[in-house]
Amino acid sequence: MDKRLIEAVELFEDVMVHGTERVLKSVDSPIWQEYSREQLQVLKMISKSGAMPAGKIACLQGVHKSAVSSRIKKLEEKELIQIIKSSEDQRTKLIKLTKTGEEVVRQSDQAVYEYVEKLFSDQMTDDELDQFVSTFKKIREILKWEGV
Amino acid sequence: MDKRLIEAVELFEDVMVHGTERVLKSVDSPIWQEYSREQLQVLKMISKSGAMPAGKIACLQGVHKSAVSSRIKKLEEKELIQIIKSSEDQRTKLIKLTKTGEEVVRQSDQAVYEYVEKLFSDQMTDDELDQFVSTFKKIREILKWEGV
DNA sequence: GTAGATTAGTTTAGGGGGTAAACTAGATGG
DNA sequence: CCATCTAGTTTACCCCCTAAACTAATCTAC
Repeated sequence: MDKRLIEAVELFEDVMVHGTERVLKSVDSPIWQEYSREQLQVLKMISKSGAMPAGKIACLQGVHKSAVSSRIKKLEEKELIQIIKSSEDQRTKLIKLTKTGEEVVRQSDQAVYEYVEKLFSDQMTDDELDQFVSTFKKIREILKWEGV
Repeated sequence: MDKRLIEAVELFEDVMVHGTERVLKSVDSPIWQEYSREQLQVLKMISKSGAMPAGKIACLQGVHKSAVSSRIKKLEEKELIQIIKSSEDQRTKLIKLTKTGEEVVRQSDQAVYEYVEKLFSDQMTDDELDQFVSTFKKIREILKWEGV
């Protein structure tokens, strides 16, 4: 049992499992108060990859289709998305961002950027930032889930 | 606007915000099916720091006291914790692990260890592991919440 | 000492997240 | 044409969370 590995596991657990929750609570943009993380994630995915059916969202978020069903209903009520019946297959519903939805994504990105920038730029040296980038790239690769 | 910083923010968001969820779903120990993350976190905290009052748990978890109130009720029903009235202050309830609770913590730790080990040891070189440890130490320090 | 304020924890209402299973309605294919 | 498959919805039930109202114990200050 590698001693460094034990340390790594503990760090992983601390930072990833427990730390992330605290971070998310600290991002205090009005956007993050108003919409849930999962809702913003849906918007972000669509913004990145374009309109997609509900089933694909469920798959990407890794949750049951019924969870997505209620989620998109809420997002539609908030007028952040628009549901379009596919012309090929009448069963599938293509989820598209509205103008408002696009704006929300922009604001959310902005909030995250400002938060992390504040966190990092004061407290990280140039070298540490380089190391951060290469380590996190590696982790993303290891976890290899397709880009949200 | 530092280009590397933008990359760092994106990585941070991908890995921390969205990646953690996926990781947690992949840890498929029966323990993680049976008890929620928050419940296990309570057990872990007590196991690390010893018996503590409900209020302190709420504070450490960063949630409302009412959330903890219902949580410890569930944990008591499952016989993982034991609630002891403090002798000094009749209002406070000291939360202590039972033998079963200790065992659950042990098993949860084991599950996480095995999962992360499997993830890392195959896919990380020695140098990368070193870099991981130093980067994550830095992040933990920056986020500086006291050790769960 | 006793009244008022504070503190620890509970309860309830309401809203987020999730699943599984039953269901509707289109698509497909023997 | 009818059985089967598939996309999405609904329902019942679980966990998470908060805010606000509540109980009960402890302080504090007159």
